[in-house]
Amino acid sequence: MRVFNTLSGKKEDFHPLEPGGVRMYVCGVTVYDYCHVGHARSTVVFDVISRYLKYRGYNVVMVRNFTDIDDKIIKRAKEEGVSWEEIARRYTEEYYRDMDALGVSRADYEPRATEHINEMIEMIEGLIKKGYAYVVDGNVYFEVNKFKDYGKLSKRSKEEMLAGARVEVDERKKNPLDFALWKASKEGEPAWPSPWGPGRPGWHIECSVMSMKHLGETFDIHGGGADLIFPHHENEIAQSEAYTGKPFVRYWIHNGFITVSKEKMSKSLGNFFTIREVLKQFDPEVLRAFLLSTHYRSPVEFSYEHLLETEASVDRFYTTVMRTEQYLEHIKEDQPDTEDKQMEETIERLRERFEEAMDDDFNTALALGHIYEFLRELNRFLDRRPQGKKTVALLKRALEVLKDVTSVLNLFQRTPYQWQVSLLEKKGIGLTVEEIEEKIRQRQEARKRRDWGLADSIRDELQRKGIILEDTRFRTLWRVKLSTEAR
RNA sequence: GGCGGCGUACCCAAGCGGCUAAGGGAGAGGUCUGCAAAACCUCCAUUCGCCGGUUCGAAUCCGGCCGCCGCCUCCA
Repeated sequence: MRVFNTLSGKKEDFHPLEPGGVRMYVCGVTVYDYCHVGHARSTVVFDVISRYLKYRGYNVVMVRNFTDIDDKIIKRAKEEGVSWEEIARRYTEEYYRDMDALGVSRADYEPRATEHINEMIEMIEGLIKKGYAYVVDGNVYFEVNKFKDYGKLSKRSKEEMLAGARVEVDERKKNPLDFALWKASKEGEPAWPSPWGPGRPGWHIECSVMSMKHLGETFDIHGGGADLIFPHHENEIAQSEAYTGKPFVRYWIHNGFITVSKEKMSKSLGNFFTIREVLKQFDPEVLRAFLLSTHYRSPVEFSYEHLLETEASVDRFYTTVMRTEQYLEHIKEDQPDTEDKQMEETIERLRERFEEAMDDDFNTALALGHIYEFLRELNRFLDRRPQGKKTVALLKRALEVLKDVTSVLNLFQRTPYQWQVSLLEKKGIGLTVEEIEEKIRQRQEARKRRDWGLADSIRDELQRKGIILEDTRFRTLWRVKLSTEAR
């Protein structure tokens, strides 16, 4: 297995510290607002990475944190006139609603910063004792000049960073690059007692403390969005390695951004779409598939049109499954088997190709390509109207492998019927399943009488409402009409 | 200004020195069908931003140029 490591800047063979076990930490969100599609990408990407590692037989321990105290939360609370705890509680809940919908599974540990204040104080004291940090007016800063390797992750020297000139001015710091481990609280701000007076932790310290607590001083994978490389992850390395004297993380993995008109989607630019908004019009599976149809390190351009294209792909998957299942209901087992050597091979090759793609730095886009290609081969096989006992086993095997492989992506795990019912709602069709089926019954009557005029008018009527009918040899199926053109 | 990334067909997208440049969407024609739909078949990049170089051989490596983006400040 090959993994791109931000630290080395290249793909490396993946070997966890302990064979058979992987310990990974992923930076979660600051809970002060609804999550947007950018948050969804990071969360889904690392969800898939964790799932694939498990599929590969590793015993994975995954930690994903919540930052539940920070300036943005305090600001939001002030604006709304509620406590910061209320803001954090509310948006943690909303986070779960969105991510559950997207099929993201819970991490083994999901620690919150405020539950680890004591451990943070302990670590900060240790850093002061070792001479890596200093106290000024109730604030504690990490002294960057004391840590030789500072800049090794983001690949820049301290000099270069200072030349960048956009560094904040804070007279109390020895060096503008020094960062806060502990911030003195002002009157009325949330505060915890500490040896340096009432205050709250800086942002970076929480991840060092919580990862160390659950995963040890050195662990395998640390992930997050590429915007965390500097300064967040750089600072985590500095404080952690200064504290323990040991390497902090072996593989740093960072996902690329979601863009809108080529620009990074972000709160500050205001060009973001919340997950909530997207899910009003699209099944969560469409968003998940969309996020996985590009390699995780590449930028993804977000647009309504692209979501429609993904929707068509997901529909194609379920349509093929529906067709296969229906075919299996009517296949004749007592007839001689259809020649099927090619198909047998194709099925087994799907798994190989899937693993090959995922082994190469979690290439979900390639993996999905193989899956869609397989659908074509499966359809082609069905077009030959294969018969016999062995064919039944073969088709069942095809569905099984398909389900198995896609479960790693946590896509396509529902029934085609569930998918269609969901579309009925998302596309605002305004018909119930019962109403559609009643129309189909009426049309079947007309067709029996060879009353094509009536049959066609019923079909046209449904079509106008967004329902497409398919007359198969066995029965009439309905599907929600999809369009890849923007409405 | 410093550092990093990207530029593959109408759109999205894989590709990391060597079979005919994956796959999806759109489009054109065909098979099937009462007619449709779905599915399948055929067509749709002699070419990978541009210009040079290395090599028997490059979309893939090197150099230059053009264009776009990101990080250097909170940010997934």
